[in-house]
Parts: sequence; C-alpha cells; structure tokens
Amino acid sequence: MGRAPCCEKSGLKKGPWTPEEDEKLIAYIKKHGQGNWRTLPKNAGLARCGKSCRLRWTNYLRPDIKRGRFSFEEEETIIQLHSILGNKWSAIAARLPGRTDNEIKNYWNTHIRKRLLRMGIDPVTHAPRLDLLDLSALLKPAAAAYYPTQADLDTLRALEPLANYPDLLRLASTLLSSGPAAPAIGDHQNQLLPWILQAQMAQQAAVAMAQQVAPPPPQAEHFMQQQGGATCQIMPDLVHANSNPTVQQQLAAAQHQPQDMAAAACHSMQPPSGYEVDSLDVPALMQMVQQPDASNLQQWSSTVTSSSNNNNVGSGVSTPSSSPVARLNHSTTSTATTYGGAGASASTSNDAAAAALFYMQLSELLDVSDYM
DNA sequence: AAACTTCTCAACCGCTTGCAT
DNA sequence: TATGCAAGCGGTTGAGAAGTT
Repeated sequence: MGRAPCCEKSGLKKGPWTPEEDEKLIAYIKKHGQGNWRTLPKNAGLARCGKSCRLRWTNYLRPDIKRGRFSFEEEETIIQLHSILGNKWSAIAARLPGRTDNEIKNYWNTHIRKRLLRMGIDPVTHAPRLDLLDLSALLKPAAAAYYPTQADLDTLRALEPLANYPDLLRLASTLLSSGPAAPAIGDHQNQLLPWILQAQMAQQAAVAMAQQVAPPPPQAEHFMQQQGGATCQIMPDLVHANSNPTVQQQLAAAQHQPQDMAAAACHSMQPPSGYEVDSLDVPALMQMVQQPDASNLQQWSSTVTSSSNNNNVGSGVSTPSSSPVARLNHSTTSTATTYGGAGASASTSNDAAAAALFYMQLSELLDVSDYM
C-alpha cells in the first residue's frame, strides 16, 4: 500500500493545536458527532487533515479522558496487561477507562519500562534478565526435571510452593544472589536456604488454609500452560503448588488449629546441621538483606544463628525476634506481590525473580479468557 | 544566571486492517 | 479477486519543561 499521507495536501496546518482550533473541533463534534474524519475538518472550518483531528480528539479533547498521574492500580493493570498483550496499546487502553493508547504508551516508555529495567526485568518478556541475575541455583533443579535423579526431583518438589509465595522467591533470590550488600548472609545461604524455604512454606501454607485462601481457578492453570512462558516451560510442576504431601499435611492440620499449626510449622522442621533457628520473618529478613547496616546484621544474628561459623553473624545466642502470631499477621500481608510500589519498593535485581511467577499471580487477578 | 542535559508527551508518520465496490 | 479508501495502530520525533552543572 503506502498511500501518501493526507497532511501532504498543501495548506493544511501541522504541529500543536491552538485553543481556537480545539474549540472549533469540540463544538463541531458536540453538534454533529464524529462522523467522517476526512470531511470533518472542512465542515468544522479547520485547516487540518482528518487524521490530525481524530488524533487530537481521541487523545486529548474527548470529554471522558482522565488526566493526571497514573494511579498505582492503573500502573499494575498496565504491567499485567502488557505481559499478556505486549505493545497492543489500544487493547490495553480499552481496559483502562479514561486513558488513551497514546498516554499509556508514553507512560510505559518513560516510567514503567525504565523501572522494570532497573529491577532487572526484561520489559518485553517480563522475565528476569538472565544476564543480570544469577538464577543458576534456581534453574539447576528445574533443568534437572528433564533428566532427573531422585535427588533432583526432591529438590524440585521442594521448590513447588514458591509458586504461591512470591515473597519467598524474592528472599530465595536475594540469598542466592547475595553480593557485597549481604556478605554475612551470603556465608550461610547454601546451608540455610533450603531449610528456610521449606519452613516458611509450611508456615505460609498453614496460614493460607487458616484464612481459607482459595486455590487458583482452573482457567488460570489452563492459561499458564497455554502461555508457554519461561516458568511454565521450565517448571511445569510449579503450577500444582499444593500437591506437595508435606504441604497437604500442614494444610490438613491447620484446619483444626490454624494458628498453632502455623506457629509450629517452622519449628517442626529441622534446620541444617550446625544451625539454630528460632523463627522466620521473611519481610524482616528481606529488609536485612537489602539494608545490611549494623543493627540489621545484629537482628539477623538473633534470627539465624550459626554455631559452626559465627565470624560474621554474631554471638551465637539465639532469641526470638517476634511472636508467632505477630509474624503470621505480617507474613500474610503481601501475598499479592507486584513489581513495585509500596509493597515491593526495593528496586533491586532480586525482585526479578518474582517475575518468574508473574503469570500465576496474574491469572488470579484477571479472567484470562478475555484475552485469548 | 546561563548553558547544557534529560525528561515528558502531544503530534506526526507510515503501515496494517477492514470494508465497499 | 483486485483495488481504493478510511480508520486505526504502534513507533518515532521534537518542542518545551524540568533538572543539573
């Protein structure tokens, strides 16, 4: 095709619109409706091409346009829709009342895209940028799924519940990739991480059951399998998060004594040899990892204590940091993890790991059949 | 205060799609 | 079926604003 642009006609104005032009356009459309854009400018007394008029109207003058900054909820919606629809700005705009495709596109390019990049998330694929994040420790058991040993299967199964608890994955990622920012924790990651994950998983599972949290809807599973995203391809078993017998056992018990069960969950699991752990508080641990000042490290040392290697982590005295009930309340406040905002303000590459679970969170929020 | 850089976003360009003939 | 037209879409541009040196 390649028709000549209509604005090449001589005498047609280009560039910014004046208030007078806006008034003419608004007045005409109010009186006659949009009609034929090609004939509209002539009828409205505008020296513009129809295309320019249409753009001005749809992107700026339309009365139902919402001006001002995007809300946190709008931003979340854009990210979620973009992960499904890609750069289909008009399709995204259709689901954001009052926002235009142009506005959303601009906001994506100037704000969201940059933020995702800072967080180590590829804004195109919404997956962690593997060039920035060392995921080898997480991917190793996943890759082993293709040629698994029994030990590989056990390790992979232990990771299943991460699908429902993005906080845990972030913590895991933080510990696994801990660099200079968290030297003390880095010394213990290999020994403690699997245990932390399992203990916290059991605790979270008990809490989830206590709160009657419903499992993801069937269409979510279908959607995730259809997506072919990295997570679904690499770790298909993650979809069936609650199939872990250990978790099921915890869930069944939690039905009867939810709080006690949750509190006991982390204590019932044996820490690695040489470690004593009183309790786990994922948000607190995250804060320590991300802001490892002296007081935080001291807190870390009272939360996780090594009797075999205490060069970096403190005295070896182990004390609870908070009551089980308090921790339960805290740990259940951020189940709807997102890329950013108040609930996940730490803009580090550690957040990237959370993106691996994106489709799973997303599918719980949206009726994905709308987009298929 | 001036010069320079970076950011924002309205508007444009060129291509695709859908429809009528 | 081929062609032409109108509308819509996504990528890009550039002027002005805001921030920095």
